[in-house]
Amino acid sequence: MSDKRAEILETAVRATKRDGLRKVSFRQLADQVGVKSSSVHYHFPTKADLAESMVRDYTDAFAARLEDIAACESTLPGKIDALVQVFADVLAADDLCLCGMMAAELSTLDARTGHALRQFFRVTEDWLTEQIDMHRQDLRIDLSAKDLGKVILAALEGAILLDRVDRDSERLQAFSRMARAILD
Amino acid sequence: MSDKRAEILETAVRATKRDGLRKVSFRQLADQVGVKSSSVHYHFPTKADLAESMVRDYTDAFAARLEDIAACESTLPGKIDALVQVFADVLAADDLCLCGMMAAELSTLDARTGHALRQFFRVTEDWLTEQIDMHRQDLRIDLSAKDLGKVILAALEGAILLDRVDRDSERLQAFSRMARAILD
DNA sequence: GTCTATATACAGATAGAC
DNA sequence: GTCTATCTGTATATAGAC
Repeated sequence: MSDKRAEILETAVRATKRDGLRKVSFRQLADQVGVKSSSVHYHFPTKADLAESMVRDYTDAFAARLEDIAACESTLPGKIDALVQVFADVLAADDLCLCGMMAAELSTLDARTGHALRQFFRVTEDWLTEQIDMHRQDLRIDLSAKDLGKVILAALEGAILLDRVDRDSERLQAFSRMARAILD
Repeated sequence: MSDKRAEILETAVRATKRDGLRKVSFRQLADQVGVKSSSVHYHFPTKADLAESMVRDYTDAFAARLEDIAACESTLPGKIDALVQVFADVLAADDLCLCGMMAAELSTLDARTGHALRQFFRVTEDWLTEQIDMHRQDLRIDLSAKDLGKVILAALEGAILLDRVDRDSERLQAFSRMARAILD
């Protein structure tokens, strides 16, 4: 992968996390990386190509971060706290999770990007389910690891979405306290 | 308020719940209600005017529905279930909550619409806090009513966002089971 | 790989007739 | 209140030179 291609991809992800894919244009990307829009089309023929590459790239990077967390943190509350911190960092930059943002834009996405999006959520939920199952005995609530994993990701995506409107992190913090009340 | 104005508003809300405000155009709205785009501009001079009216209208209707639920359901699990059903109905139509959708589009909203958006979330969270406080003794978890209200709304907004991508309601259902496990 | 130039479509918004 | 007509800006995408 050429340097320019990677630079365009990185720029597109950053812009989409803040403004959404619909507001990101080939012209704007071209200006930001210092080329013409036709050169962006050389690397990503259509916007659908760009969108799919963004989601796949983001998913790989996110999965790597999840593995880091699993390796560094030994307790379930520690792992959840670390995940909350990932979302808190995105929120502090006034951004959303790329895939949460694109989920809102679902009706304008092509089938391949939609599939890549589903994969992101599946991978993240599978990681959560695995971590929860590993610490089953610590749960203070009668709920399957799968259900709990789904609710945790939904709550985090919703919390960052709503918190950004308030330019605060009250909901992420409330989630953090709830997690501590349930897990430990 | 004239009939046409109300019809435009209703049409705009329906389209925005599915596609987002950015994809909704004055031309498209005009076609759908059978007038020309300049006539839509007569009722809503700018897109910001339209957006703010949509959020206020939606908030009023939603608040009325919350009051209905409070009046009809006597138990906290019953109230939460009824709220989940509201979101499930929106999801079944392949839509999102209007304000969840517009929260994703925050960076393209004017200040007044942003304020109206904050009001929607505040009103809904306040209702939840009130209902939870009313049934404090039923809680199986050590968490403030305010925190729990915030997490519940975040989880519902996130669940509908992610579930729509999968054309399923797995996360809303998982939330429902979690609520039952916590609330009794 | 990047450029100039362009085709085509659609966006928000407004002037002025009726 | 609604219309016709139009201004201005921007979008995705492509052809063909270098």
